[in-house]
Amino acid sequence: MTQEITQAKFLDIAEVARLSGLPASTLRYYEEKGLIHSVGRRGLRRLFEAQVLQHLALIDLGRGAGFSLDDIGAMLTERGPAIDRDRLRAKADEIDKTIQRLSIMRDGLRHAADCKAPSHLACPTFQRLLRIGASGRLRPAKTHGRS
Amino acid sequence: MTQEITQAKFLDIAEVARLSGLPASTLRYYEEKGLIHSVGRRGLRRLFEAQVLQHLALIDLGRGAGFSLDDIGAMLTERGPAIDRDRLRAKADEIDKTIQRLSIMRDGLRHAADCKAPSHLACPTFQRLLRIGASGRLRPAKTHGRS
DNA sequence: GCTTGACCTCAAGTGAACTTGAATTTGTAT
DNA sequence: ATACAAATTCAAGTTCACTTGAGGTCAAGC
Repeated sequence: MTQEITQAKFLDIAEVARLSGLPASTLRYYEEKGLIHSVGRRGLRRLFEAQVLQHLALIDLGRGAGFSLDDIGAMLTERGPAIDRDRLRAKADEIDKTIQRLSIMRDGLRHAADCKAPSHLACPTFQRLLRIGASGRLRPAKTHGRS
Repeated sequence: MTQEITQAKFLDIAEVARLSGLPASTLRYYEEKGLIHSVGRRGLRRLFEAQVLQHLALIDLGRGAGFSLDDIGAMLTERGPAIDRDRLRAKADEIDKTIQRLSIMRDGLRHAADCKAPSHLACPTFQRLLRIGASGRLRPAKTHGRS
């Protein structure tokens, strides 16, 4: 009763795929990019620590927030000289701006859904929202969407 | 004093580019995709109504909110049987969810910037944020990022 | 009337983030 | 021992949102 479960505490790629909802190809891709790490193999199959699921949750969160995989990689690296705390704070500030833009967008859409004006663009309320949202600079800094 | 300014109220592509900060190539691309419309030509040059600037501001807002150009096109189309108000409301709800995710991300980053734990993943506060953010479904519906 | 510069079209290229396919390897079940 | 399902690698393909380049055209200035 000692050796049949030699590495039972590790998850193989299929389990990680099932638990995370991500296709195995994506997991391999993430590993190749250095975003996650496998701890060994059983035959050909990669084995992961259970921790990888939290790692993936974090990646997913970051993606949902509009970060590139490279950005995310930079943020969750636990090695390197030191985690760049200023960078993290700057990212947080960026997200704050995005949230404000999103709020405007959401309000604009909700208004548009009820507005009687023939075209959204013709609606003064919508235009006001627009003006607030994009006041001045249309392309100030490349938000955080793309590199 | 009547004909020298025949179409003076229209903007040519260079002016739109200058005023919006977008390269002309992008404006042509947007027109090709049906997101904006030119109203004619002066020689080869496209002419736009001044309104196009608000249109572009709206597109920029939508892009910043993570919508695809196709999504945006669907939202700001003023033609078709009728504007799909339910679709707009659904989009607004989606944005609300995204805002919540972003807020978690932002808080997580701010925390990480100050946290003393050796690895962010080892930090219990961060893990709790993670759990809230990705509770259950990692890839429930494909947020609004891609089609 | 001829040059020039900014715009035109159309095709192809780019980078990010994956996905797909072919050929191969391997643990498990029979 | 053999078959089988599932994972592996590696290269190439896909989508999105543009950009770049080649070759052509036109309004305006000299």
